[in-house]
Amino acid sequence: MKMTPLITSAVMHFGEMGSRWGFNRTVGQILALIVLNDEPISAQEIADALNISRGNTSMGLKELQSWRLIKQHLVPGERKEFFIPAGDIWTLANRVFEERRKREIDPTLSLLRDLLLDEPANGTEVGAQEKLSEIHDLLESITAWSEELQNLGPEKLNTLMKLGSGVGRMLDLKDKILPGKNSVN
Amino acid sequence: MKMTPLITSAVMHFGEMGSRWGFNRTVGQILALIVLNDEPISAQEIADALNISRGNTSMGLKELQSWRLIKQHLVPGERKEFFIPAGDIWTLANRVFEERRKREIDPTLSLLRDLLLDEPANGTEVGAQEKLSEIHDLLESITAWSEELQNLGPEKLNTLMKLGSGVGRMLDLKDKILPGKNSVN
DNA sequence: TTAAACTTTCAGTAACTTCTGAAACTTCAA
DNA sequence: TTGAAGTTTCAGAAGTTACTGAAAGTTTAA
Repeated sequence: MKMTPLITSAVMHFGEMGSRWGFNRTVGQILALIVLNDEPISAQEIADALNISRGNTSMGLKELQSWRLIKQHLVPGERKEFFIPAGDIWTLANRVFEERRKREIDPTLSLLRDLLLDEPANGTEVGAQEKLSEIHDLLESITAWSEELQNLGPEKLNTLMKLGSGVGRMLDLKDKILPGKNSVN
Repeated sequence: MKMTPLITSAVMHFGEMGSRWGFNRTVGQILALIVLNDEPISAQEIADALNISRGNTSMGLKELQSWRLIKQHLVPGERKEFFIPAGDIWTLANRVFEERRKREIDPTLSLLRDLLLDEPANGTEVGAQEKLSEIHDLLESITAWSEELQNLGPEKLNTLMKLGSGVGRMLDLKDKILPGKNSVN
């Protein structure tokens, strides 16, 4: 395993950012290493390249598999396991979004649903429930929307993103182009 | 300060989720309390309601102000400061997104730009740079896109979100409805 | 100009998270 | 069936982050 200066910088940076992205330092480093390597790479090579313990490496690989960001790659005739990214960059980014949605939004949505079922006990609670209901609706929209975007697939998503301010104009025209039965309200 | 069971549940939950949303437990609790209270609330009331030290409360309030999620509300004739949310739920959600983008995406974008300026030293680096460039483009799209969405404003954003799978159909038609000079490619 | 009412800062401690390395486990070839 | 080559688990050490409470700072009214 090489680790040229360029790759080292990138790997170290992904380590630092790891915790902000939802995993820890070594998990971030391992992911960067696997993504940037054209070759499949073994757990031992990862541990050596990053100078981390074999145990920590194993935990990290398990974590990345649970996020579905990497997958095993069995080399015929080799006993040990090699690892490669679970897809292209778009796929990986999608998986990160999805996983974070599960951790950051879903639990709150489910609590809010429960809280909104209770009858408000007094005036204070009426006001609070209104706020909670707004938050609930917002989170539901975000969830529905992010599922929608995933279904679009990379190419259309790219078209949409590049559309930029055109989106606003398109929305103004939507009722003209989408027949009534498809309109939302 | 009351803290009915409903409000207590919500506040505690926002505390638990706080760390996943980019701030810590008490900061999450303080935010929930301020948002759910119809009345402006003072630092001392917050400390009492949440059973946390006055010092911690002060830190938390400062943090929330740096995120632009709450603002001070001066009551005439009262010496102490009261706090209220910095806007409606949509505004608050936007601020959280924006702040997180700054922390989670911008630093990586700037590193990637630097790394892509270097000439690749060998074959390994050529491959790695291609990957880094893909990541760079993706992050730029996300950034541009999220700025775009903020400019749309809440109502249009809502229309767009509710449009659901209609988005795909609209994209198919976009060249017909947006004149050539506006098309992206 | 003083002192009362409040806010902020910060050193030290408590709580939590990550990492190591040794032991336990698994798989396979001989 | 043994043991060599590998993987996983986990208790405790190291590192990190959050919290308290006391001291310092600020503002205002008298």
